[in-house]
Amino acid sequence: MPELPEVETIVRELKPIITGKTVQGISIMWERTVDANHDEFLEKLKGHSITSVNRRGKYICMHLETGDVVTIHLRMTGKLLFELTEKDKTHLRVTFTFSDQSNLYFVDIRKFGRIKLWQKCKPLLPQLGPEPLDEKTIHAVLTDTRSRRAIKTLLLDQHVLVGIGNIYADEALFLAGIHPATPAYRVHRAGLRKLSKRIPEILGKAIKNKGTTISDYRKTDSSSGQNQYFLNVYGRENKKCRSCETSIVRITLNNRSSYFCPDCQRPTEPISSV
DNA sequence: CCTTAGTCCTGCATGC
DNA sequence: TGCATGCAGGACTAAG
Repeated sequence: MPELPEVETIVRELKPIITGKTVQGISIMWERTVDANHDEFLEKLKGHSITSVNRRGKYICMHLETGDVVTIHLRMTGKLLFELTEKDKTHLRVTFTFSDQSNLYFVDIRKFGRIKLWQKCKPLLPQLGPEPLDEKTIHAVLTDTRSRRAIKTLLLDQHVLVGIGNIYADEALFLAGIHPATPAYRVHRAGLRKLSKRIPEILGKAIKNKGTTISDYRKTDSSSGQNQYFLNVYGRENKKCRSCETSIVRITLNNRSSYFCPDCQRPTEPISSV
């Protein structure tokens, strides 16, 4: 599933190719993918050029010359491709055609991905928390949020911090030595510091590796990322911890899998009453 | 404030 | 082999 590093990789590839292009037409094969009135969507895009492309959390943002913005969220299986294979054609949901006759394809097996239009005057993605790219920001957010919620739940909450999903949350907690179910307010100061430091490191490394391909994530040329070879815990149930050789365990937290090393990530001991 | 369950979907793994 | 079942999950919503 595309998280911040995967989306960032895609945006970096899109940027030099589609910036400056003019949208000539849009073909919608699966209606619900475009979360907007279709006529209005078409009208607001057609004939207008893309002035810039950037990322906000897990969203790809295409800015139009009009000031309107198109956001694309890939959810689990969404892909943006410049070329289609035969198999991709089955899952083609939306095609953007530019005035130079080039195409950008939105392919999405599970149909969870969404494309949305944000009018110039309205705030863009107002519900999102800050980007998790510097230690200070993360530390401030996590120390402010003296929550009893599990620390992993907080990391996944896009109102708290954006861009972190199941893979990088588990990886960050492993490197910080924190059990994923630890109530946030009980994570020790040293643990919070470590976590705040590790998150940008992990995300930066994953961007360098062009993202983690486990099943569906692909770059715009259909090739895979390389970060999956460097994961410590995610998807490694019953395999040996790379640090201590204990078997990695999978638990369910908030209805989703969490992988961790029971030896490197011990639960915080309850505050012993005197 | 918080958690849980349901929704959207398809491909793949599992079981008989 | 074939068919049924169930599971995975990001963001959102409703209910408790």
